Amino acid sequence: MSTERERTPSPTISEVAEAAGVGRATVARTLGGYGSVSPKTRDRILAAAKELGYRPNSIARSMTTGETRTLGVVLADVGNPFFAGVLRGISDAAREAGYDVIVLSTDESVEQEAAAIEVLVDKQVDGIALAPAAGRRETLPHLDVVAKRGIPLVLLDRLVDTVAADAVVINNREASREAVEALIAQGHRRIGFVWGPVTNEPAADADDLRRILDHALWSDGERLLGYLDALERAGIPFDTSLVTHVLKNEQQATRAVLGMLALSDAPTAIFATETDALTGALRAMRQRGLLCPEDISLIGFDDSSWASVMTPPMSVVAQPMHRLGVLTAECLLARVAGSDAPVATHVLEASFIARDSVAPAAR
Amino acid sequence: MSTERERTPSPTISEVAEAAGVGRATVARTLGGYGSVSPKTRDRILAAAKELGYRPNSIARSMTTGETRTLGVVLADVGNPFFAGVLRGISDAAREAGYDVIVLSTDESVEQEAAAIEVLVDKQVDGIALAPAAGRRETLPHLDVVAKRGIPLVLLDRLVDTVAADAVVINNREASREAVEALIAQGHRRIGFVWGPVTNEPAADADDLRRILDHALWSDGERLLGYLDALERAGIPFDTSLVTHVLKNEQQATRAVLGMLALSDAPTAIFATETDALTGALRAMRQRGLLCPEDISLIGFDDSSWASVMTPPMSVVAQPMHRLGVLTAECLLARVAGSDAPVATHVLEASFIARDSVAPAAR
DNA sequence: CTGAAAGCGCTAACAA
DNA sequence: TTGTTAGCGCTTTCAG
Repeated sequence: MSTERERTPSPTISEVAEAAGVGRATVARTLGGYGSVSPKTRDRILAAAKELGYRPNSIARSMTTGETRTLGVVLADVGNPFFAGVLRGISDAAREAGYDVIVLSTDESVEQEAAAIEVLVDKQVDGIALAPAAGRRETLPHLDVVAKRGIPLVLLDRLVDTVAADAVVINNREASREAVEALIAQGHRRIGFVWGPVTNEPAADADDLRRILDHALWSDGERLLGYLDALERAGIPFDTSLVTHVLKNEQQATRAVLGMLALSDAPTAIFATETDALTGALRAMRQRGLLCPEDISLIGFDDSSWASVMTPPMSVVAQPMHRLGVLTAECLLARVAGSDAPVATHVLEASFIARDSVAPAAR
Repeated sequence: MSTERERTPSPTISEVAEAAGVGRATVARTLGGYGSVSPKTRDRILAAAKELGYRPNSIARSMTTGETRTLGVVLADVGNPFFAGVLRGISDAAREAGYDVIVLSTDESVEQEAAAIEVLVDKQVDGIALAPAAGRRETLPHLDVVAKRGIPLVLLDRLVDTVAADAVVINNREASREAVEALIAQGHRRIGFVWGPVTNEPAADADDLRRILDHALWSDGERLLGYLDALERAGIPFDTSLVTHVLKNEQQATRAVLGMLALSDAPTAIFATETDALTGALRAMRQRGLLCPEDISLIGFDDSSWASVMTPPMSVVAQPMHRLGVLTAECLLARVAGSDAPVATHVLEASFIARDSVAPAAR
């Protein structure tokens, strides 16, 4: 933990200027591609720069220009396939425009989100894409700095209506409704929902649940609303015992589904709104020796190559993850470039992919 | 694309100094936590700083200190679950130490890798973690700059022996050998391998193949070596037609496995060294109406919750992705902190998880 | 078309 | 213990 690494420092603009026998400013103009320089000196400078292996010092540049050509991305978990896919999209679009990306994970914690934002503001990123941590839909005070500093912000995947910023989201509610309707169309009336809001006191009825969801900030909340919509349209009574209320990890999902399965009036179908919820349900069914779709029909969220090679292939609501990322970045970059278009919410469509995990309900 | 955003500029150290009625340096010392300051003025400065909402300008700091507290990570694809998992590990360890992470994907292209490295060097990251693009094991000239500039470098997942840098890898060869031996133990002698090297002229024999692999830089290459080892130990002749030689995407894997299945002496088991290879194999089997493990035994690479809820649950070689990332970051951060320990290669163990996708070979 | 010079906000060496 | 000062490398007026 001690000795110095030898660092051959990168040549500076002054050295290039000296080598080319001109002033610093002329070099800056040439290399920066602005102002005008006579072809002769231009060539001389270019030659000298190449000779010395000159590379502009981006930090010094940022210092004077105030821009870092870096975007910040804050999301729940980079390791999660959904966010990883979105990040890839953001990253691709950013790179295209000559920007790089700093990523921070929050694990759905508001504290970590605040810390992440602070880091990004301090690092002076040119723009921030934020997938807000799940939780209550209250003002996010840590975003005040972002606004005050005039840093462009785009909300990703989750909408916070108290924040006046562009947003890019999925039509979670409608897509979920469609999925549940596909179940209902096959005669299912007892449909389990994984995952509902984490709570000790499950909602008493649909209206109560709607009230809870109204204050939540949360993709699954929208999906639950879609579920409720489908039920309502079909005139199917809402049963609170068919909605999970536990911490969101696969084990809990398994346990919750096991609980539903033990009900005297057990569900004949399950709608799982995340991959973990689906695999948890599958695990529970396996434990009880139940088959899909013979015993229970299943619909999941987020497509993957696994879903389509399962036995049976799983019907899912597929989100355009990459596209979501690309659009987010484009939106953000437009603001960074100075766009003053009115704040807008872009809604991308998730698509229901029907495969073989849904069968008619047994009478 | 025009009007200015109002940016309330962050207060500078001078403003704090003025507000507190002291010199700039005193403020710097107080806020920077070095040198010594009298408790009195210290409090006054802290109060003023808080009052003004002072935040140090990290760019200006980097300008003088030469460090950015940022790490660069270059990998094939952030959207890939394996790399996403590794990135999460790197990110966690980096954050712990007060560092942030810039990620760049290369899609296994050497050109993109070179471009990524250039970007990171220009951005003056304090260290770089690189999962080299698959390809020929030749010197990577774009790494010269990194060495010349004395930027710490850690190789990740793939070993390049021409580069003198720390490395963190998996025991691919041994883990694969074990997996294949598990197949052999069940009486399998015709074992398909997905994925081998992309080539038009498949190797004539095992030695030829070894020679090819010797020049390749590629995790699957090590895995293929492990396969060869297992075959050799068991005295099973190597058959080139059981190794795929196509582009690495799921469709190609499907096609290649379809080809193997059409062989008069078709494989009774398949070892798939990536998730895409496994799902491709499953898809091919499904198309031919073949069942796992009754007709074909299967072993995949990389665990996921999907693998364990499949019918049947898939046996896999599981890599400690998160740990791999953490160790990489720790290793890199130690160098950044100035460690001059001898260059080392850390080998993490992948573990074989036996589930139900392997059955005894039919006689 | 070109050069000189100021200054971005901070750190660090030196004086007081 | 404090303040003064000199840069870090670049961009950007402003003269020439």
